[in-house]
Amino acid sequence: MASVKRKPGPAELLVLEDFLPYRLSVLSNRVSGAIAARYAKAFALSIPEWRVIAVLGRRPGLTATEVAEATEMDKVAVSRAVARLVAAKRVAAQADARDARRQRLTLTREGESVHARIAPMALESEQRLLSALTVRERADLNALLDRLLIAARNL
Amino acid sequence: MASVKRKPGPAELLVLEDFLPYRLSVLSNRVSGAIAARYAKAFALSIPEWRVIAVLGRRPGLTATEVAEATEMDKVAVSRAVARLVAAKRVAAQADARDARRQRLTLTREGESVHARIAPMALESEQRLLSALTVRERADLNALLDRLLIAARNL
DNA sequence: TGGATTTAGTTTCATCTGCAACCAATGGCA
DNA sequence: TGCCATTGGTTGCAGATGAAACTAAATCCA
Repeated sequence: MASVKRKPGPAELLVLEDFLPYRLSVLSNRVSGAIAARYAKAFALSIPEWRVIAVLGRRPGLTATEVAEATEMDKVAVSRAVARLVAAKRVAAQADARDARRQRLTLTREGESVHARIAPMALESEQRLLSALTVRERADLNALLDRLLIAARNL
Repeated sequence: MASVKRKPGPAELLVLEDFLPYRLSVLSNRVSGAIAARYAKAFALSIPEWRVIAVLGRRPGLTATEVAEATEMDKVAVSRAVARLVAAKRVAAQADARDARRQRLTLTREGESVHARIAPMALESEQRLLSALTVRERADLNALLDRLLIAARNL
């Protein structure tokens, strides 16, 4: 009530550089950008395509819808990524016997090869980033991210 | 050497859901998406526009290039966001007296008003997200993000 | 059965994005 | 001074993106 300081107002409180959503966006862009640049050049692969390959590498036979769920991409993005990968003979699609609408997706031999070569690159980049943290801090980070991911889902 | 288990191979090691760049991307998208949805509806404002307003609110008189540095957006994005904001009479641009190429950017009264109304909304969303964490954890998170942001810059 | 509803996936369209080319003003320097 | 390189900012174009409409197949249920 007796405060003589100039009124704070909302502007004072919101500092973009300290704003968590902004910081997350910058970090994510830097990381994804750096990694994507590496394999975009080496393999002519976009981020959506790379995600599809990553998930099919571990879980062959998923349908496009399942891939969309697993990667949190929307189905249009998956549809297009799959179309490009099929055109490039990196992914094979065969209709499900029971449901002709579904396409069972698998990596071709070529797709497997891409996967086998990119995965180590990606993991190496991740390690490079994580090398800024101690083992303990990495565990803390993962725990925090788990909780933030859940909280963010309910925003 | 005597291992009988099937060979691990790179595929086994890369689990998309545990891959830090992927997790950051999902988290950032969820958070930004949720917040952007709120003010996009309320104020017809895109994320780039909102960032420009946020930074000009605290630091009036920046040039477009300076805004680009402050927001980590590229100059094309800033140029277009500023053009829209000027058209909407939310930002005023006046040529720098010393250098006719530069535009000194400031919020108009209308722009200030938008800023004053959005900032609390944004901060409230941030708080909602952070309410999943203890005060101590928030500090840890920020420290970790600081270091990751630096590490990511040198990727 | 046979329509009405739901689901899988694609296409369309309108918008967004970013690189590269560009224009204009400035600064460097011979 | 006058030319060249640099910088601030915009524009053109080509590819990416997402919502909504659409096609086709499967399921529901009277």
